Amino acid sequence: MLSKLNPPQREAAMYLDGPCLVLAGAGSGKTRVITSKIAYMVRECGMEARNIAAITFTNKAAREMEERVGKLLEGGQAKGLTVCTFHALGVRIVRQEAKLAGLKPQFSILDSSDVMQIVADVAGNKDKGVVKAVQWAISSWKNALITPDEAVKLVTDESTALAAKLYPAYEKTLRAYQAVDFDDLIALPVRLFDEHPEALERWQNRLRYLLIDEYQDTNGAQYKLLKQLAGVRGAFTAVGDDDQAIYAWRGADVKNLYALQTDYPKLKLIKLEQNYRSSNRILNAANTLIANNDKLFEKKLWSEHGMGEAIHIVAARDAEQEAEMVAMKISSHRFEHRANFADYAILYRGNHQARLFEQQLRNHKIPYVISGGQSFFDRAEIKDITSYLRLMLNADDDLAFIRSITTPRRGIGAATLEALGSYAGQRHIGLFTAAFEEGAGEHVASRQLESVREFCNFINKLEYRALREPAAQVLEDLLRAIGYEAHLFESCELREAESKWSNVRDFVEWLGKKGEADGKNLLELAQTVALISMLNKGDEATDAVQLATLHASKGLEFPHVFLVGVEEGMLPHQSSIDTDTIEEERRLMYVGVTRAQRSLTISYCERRKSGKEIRTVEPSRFIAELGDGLKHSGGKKAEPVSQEDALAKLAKLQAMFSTPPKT
DNA sequence: GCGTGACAGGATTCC
DNA sequence: CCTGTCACGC
Repeated sequence: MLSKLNPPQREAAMYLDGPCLVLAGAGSGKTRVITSKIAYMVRECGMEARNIAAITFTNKAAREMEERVGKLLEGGQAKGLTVCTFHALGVRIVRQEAKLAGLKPQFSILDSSDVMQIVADVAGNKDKGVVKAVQWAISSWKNALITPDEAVKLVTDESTALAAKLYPAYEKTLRAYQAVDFDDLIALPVRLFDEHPEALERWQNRLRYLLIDEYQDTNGAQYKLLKQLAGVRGAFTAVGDDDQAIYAWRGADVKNLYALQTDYPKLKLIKLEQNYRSSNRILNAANTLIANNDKLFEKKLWSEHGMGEAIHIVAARDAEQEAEMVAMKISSHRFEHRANFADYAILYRGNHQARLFEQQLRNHKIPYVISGGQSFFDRAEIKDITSYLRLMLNADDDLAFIRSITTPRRGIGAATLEALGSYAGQRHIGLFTAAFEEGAGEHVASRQLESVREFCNFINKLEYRALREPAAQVLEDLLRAIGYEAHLFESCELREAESKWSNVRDFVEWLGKKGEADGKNLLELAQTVALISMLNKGDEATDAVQLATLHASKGLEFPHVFLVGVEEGMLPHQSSIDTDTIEEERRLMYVGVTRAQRSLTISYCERRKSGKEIRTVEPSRFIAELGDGLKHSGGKKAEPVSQEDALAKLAKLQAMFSTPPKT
């Protein structure tokens, strides 16, 4: 179990005498260390799996880790092991301790669009810029565990002043809805543990050893939660890489990495610098690039692999040509090297960049999948369905009420809801409750009120059945009753509707199976749905080029990587240039570069559309920072990349390989 | 007055 | 892809 580890990895896996920080460079086998350590604790040290928790930042990472631990442990050994995201752990704590947190156990979890809506409501202002600024300020305060009272003292400018003024009203609204936002999932447990030591003790007893992945991405609240749970013994291992800290914008603070040393003077520091992923050419470029950042921990990646291929830098005329070129390069490279489509990844800064590449890949008949991006549960069609579940579970959830009563349309619109809302507001009750009160008739026209009540009765009946009948059956009936399939096909293009409907089918099937497996009814399932991942039914089974944002690519690796749109203004992003946060952008570039195993192609456009005008853009400063060992091509002078030439070359190659490449 | 669908234009990054 | 605006029908 430990024999496959190198000396520092083994040391990290076996060290249990106190708090431990593993500085794990990209591709240095950190997941292997965490999973081996869990196996070591269970198999060699007699610890019970149920007393160990491994915390990750993404569901994907949690799933992967669970899978890999499963392989190292036998039969029932892994039973009760906690492998989840910080937020999922938070949900568990708040749900179990709901009473202490002043919530009912069926509280709703709001996503960012719900939150924006509430902020807009309490602000009485729909201006997106204002709403975003307020939401951001409140979120940062929550991430730093700052209460509304304290926030007032921290006002720095107009926008934070407004945020501080609205913060109490925002919190009040959440409580009225019996709802929490994402930040609450961390902040509430922390406050709860502060105020109720006996609850903290319960959880310390349950989770006696913690392993934290991607520690550089923790925010203040998460770090505090870790400190609380780990207690004075400091029973934890944190694994992280300060060079891959790319989430400062959502409250993460690399300083938490350094703070460990002062907060735990006995902290054991272990560095993993041997890379098992990339060629030395790629590692050298990555090292050279990241040396431009100020750092506290020095780290230099090396590997036993050879130098490998040169890194290609390619200039494209514009974004269309860039996408076309990448598609062609993948096509021909795949023939030449008899590789799989899945060996290629296209990485970019922003989601919207994917579109052109999708188009071109389709043109070239290259299969692709977009990983990351929106989570399954953020998709409109899934949110439509879950809003019904949320409402059944929690009649105070006005946002779920509004979404479900208006999707599909049933003749109730903004005006009716506003009228009902103003009455509910006066009475300090939820919309659902308000609809059944006599007084509502004074605000809402009787015809509209009738349809609102009809809707509420429908929900009540459904809830009654949801408690008694199998989940899948109730869901099927719900979909039929609201005519959701027809709604999709009426409101979307055929292809889009088909894909959405198939997502809904997947969702129903998954929930039904889960209900049977866990013996839970629909409402019990709905409670956990918001944070569970059901992705990856078979994405590894299909051979397809991977498209991902740089953020979503963290933790992944690919034989051949195309890093696209590497221009000033894109990477580094313009807003980061404006706010002087270039270092994080450089780390983003670093993450991209270190995803590559064998070949790396970096491309940029010479011109890019922005609005109506076409502007000339500069290649990113980061390209120059990669050092030498780069091979420039493309552009006007070097190597013509006309479509005809490339297609001719491709045709020739295809003729040479009369047999299709192995898959 | 209210509810709905069509269309264009602008887009950081995500639990 | 999501939002804001506009025109249309009840």
